[in-house]
Amino acid sequence: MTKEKSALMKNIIADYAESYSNFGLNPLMGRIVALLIISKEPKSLDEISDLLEMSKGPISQICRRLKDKNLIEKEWVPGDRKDYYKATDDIFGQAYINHAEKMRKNIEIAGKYAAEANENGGDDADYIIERMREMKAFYEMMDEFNQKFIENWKASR
Amino acid sequence: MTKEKSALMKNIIADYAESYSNFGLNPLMGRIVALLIISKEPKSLDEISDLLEMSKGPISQICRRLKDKNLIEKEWVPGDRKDYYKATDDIFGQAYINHAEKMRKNIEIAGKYAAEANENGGDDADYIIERMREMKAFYEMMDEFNQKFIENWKASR
DNA sequence: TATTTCATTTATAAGTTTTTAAATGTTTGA
DNA sequence: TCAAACATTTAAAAACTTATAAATGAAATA
Repeated sequence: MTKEKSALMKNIIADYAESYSNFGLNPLMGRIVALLIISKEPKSLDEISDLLEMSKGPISQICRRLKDKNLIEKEWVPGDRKDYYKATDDIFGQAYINHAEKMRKNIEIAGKYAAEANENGGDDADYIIERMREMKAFYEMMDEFNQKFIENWKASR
Repeated sequence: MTKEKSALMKNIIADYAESYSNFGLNPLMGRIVALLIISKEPKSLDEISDLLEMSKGPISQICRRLKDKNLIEKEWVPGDRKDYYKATDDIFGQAYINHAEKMRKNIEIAGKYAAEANENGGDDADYIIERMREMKAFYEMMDEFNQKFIENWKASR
């Protein structure tokens, strides 16, 4: 019983899949997120499976991961045992919070290697220290901006 | 004639590979970028191939792509026919410029579908229009911040 | 022009990720 | 407790990405 998707929906879903893939995420994540963003009513795994025309296994897994990332959430429907999913209220902001977290890792990485190169003191240690400090400064400034942006976005809604 | 890499170099290279992969880029890009960031002197394809212990084919291809993205550049060495590559001066800033460009695409996507849903006018068109406008607003604000950040970073160097 | 020294392309192989389909768990209600 | 209605896991297949090694192409020099 395959439900129809409009050409519009199909295209949005395809573009999200590509975009998610471009940012290093599973394209199925993008498809599910797109479907739920443009759906007024929450959708069950079976409905998602039906609309995306693929088996339920990976949809179940990816939905759990999306829930862990706070991009989607379950909605309880009284008298129904199925799980119904919908996009979280500020899904765009949340997606960026997750992304900012990934970027923040670079601060740690740079700091770690600046320190290691400092202790180690090999041939080119001085140059490596300098570059790692530059990297650290960059991502620290980046992180400040990210926090500011997230704050502003939340305020603007 | 395999050249030695210090444990420090190895670890930096491995972390960059992982980080690039996490952001949806080829991990070899990360390895080459890391190597050139921490190298004072420009490196030929043969040297990169030697240091990364892999064949030259993909290194040639990825170096071209990195050059197209303005992350690395060729340096001419008089009396030598080889291509020597080094990281561009503001490689971190440039990497972010590229990244911001990827994000900017989402403005177009959202705008396109908001318009399409508007013309189309299917059942759930109103809801889709609303969500696409929200998406557009988000990425427009994002882009403003990105531009401001890039400006600030350049000014701070 | 022929040879050498490079970079680049290509066919193939290896590795990784994603998907399917089927089996297994788990919860609810009769 | 049993059956029904779900979600989840798993093994195998398919699709995709990355790497190798060899061939090709291009440019410089003798």
